[in-house]
Amino acid sequence: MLYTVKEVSSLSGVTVKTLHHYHKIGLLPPSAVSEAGYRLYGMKELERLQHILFYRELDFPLKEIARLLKEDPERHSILAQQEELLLLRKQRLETIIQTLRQSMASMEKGETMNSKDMFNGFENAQEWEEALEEQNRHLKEAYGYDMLDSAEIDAQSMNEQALEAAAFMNRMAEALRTGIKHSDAEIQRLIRDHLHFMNKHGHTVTAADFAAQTRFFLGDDFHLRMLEGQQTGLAYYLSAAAESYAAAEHE
Amino acid sequence: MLYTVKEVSSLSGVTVKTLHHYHKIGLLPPSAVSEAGYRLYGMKELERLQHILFYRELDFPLKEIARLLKEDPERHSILAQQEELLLLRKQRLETIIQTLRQSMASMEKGETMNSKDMFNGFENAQEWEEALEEQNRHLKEAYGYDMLDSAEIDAQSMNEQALEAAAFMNRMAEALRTGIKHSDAEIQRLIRDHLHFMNKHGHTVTAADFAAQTRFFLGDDFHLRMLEGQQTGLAYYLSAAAESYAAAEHE
DNA sequence: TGTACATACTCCTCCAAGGGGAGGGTCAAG
DNA sequence: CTTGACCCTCCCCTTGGAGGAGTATGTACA
Repeated sequence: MLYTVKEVSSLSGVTVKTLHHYHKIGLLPPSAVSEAGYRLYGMKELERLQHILFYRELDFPLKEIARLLKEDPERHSILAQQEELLLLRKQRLETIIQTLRQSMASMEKGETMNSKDMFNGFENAQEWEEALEEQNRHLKEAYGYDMLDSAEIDAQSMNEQALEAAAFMNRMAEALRTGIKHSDAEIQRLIRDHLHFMNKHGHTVTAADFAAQTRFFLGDDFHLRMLEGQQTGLAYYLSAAAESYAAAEHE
Repeated sequence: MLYTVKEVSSLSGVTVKTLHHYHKIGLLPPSAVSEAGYRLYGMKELERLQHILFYRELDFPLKEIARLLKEDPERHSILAQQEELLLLRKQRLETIIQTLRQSMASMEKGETMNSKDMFNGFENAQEWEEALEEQNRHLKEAYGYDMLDSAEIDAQSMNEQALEAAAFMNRMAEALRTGIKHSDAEIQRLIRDHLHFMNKHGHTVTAADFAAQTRFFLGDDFHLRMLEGQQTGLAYYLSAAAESYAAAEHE
């Protein structure tokens, strides 16, 4: 069974242009070329493509990938090395997000993002990063919690209800990440307590209401982005859990 | 006090080439140009450069930076937008790191990082039978029925099916990560094609069947772990999407 | 004033990883 | 036999500069 570029493209998700490119640079030559010059790919090529895509996800340059696919050994050390790089990048990203949040917060308070404070004449990116890291450390000490972990939470501006909601969401997100089923007793208990809290604070919310609400989130840009921003899949997990809770209550 | 390119370069850490570039694209024109064509920068330009470097650290494209520096207002919304992008990137990075760890772990156990683990692409009937046997054992234990009896194994077509399934799952996972709604037309089309493919390969699967199947996954350890292992939240997203598809078809 | 040497300029090409489109050939169905 | 979907090659464009060729200018020292 041989596949044309279009077929490979829709099987793998890469564009036809990319296949052309990979052929041109010799990274993925087709197994055959027809009379008319059509590229034809077999199973082996599809598999190779999967490997290529894997490494590409890890941000290896294509040349590196070609090398990796040639010499199998010592792959482990390269991967380990790559992990370090990725961790570094993640850290840097977190710092940057932090700074961004800071400047947004100060803008909200009407302060101009004043260059005197923020741009104290740093010479290069290196110093920049160090400075930002310092700022982050300061926040941690000053407020006693790690902003990176409780990313969405600005404790000061938050009233009790928001805090409860945030805590609830955090636990739901954690449950999702750790593979706890949406129908698990713990989750059901979590929802029950959450609804209980809501009802004690002037919101009349039945289990069915809650299920409907969470289902509504799935179609609403604002809420969907908010939830998914906290944890990929959270909106869907939440909805499934709420529905399960409502169904159980109905019995 | 006016500075030449070299001086600005060593003050700020950017290269002379970069200053040329920023001049050419109009991002940072010098305050004056000498008789001989030398670029001369004043304090204002140095400050502007600091701002540029700040945004560059946040990975804004230069065009965006130019826009930001022109119109100060609405800066907040742009920053907020940027925050979302960064969060997305962070999440993606986390997924990647996890994948990396997994494959490193499996390599340590002496397994080759084979396509079986990563891409569900099996090479031959042998491997297929092994894999199916494993799954079959699970099904038999858990639900008390046998599956190998009923299905003839044809490696060729199974490979195709596995490939299609993997491609489908990949795209679903990607859609989840990038925030595409479960009810989005693209997702619905994806499911339609997937079911179409299944039906062409001897599996009679209606939309309702598929929805039921994916809902079943949520309660089944084996499938849940498999899906969530690929992408956190995928099982729930898949179920929501399948249900939405079945509902739409019903109209 | 001559001579080094550093620094400046413009213009050109190149990098990764493809994207976009022109212009033209091929394939299968109706 | 035509239509529409698909395929090909060829060439230019993108980002954010890096590198170099060839040439002009600024400055320091003898």
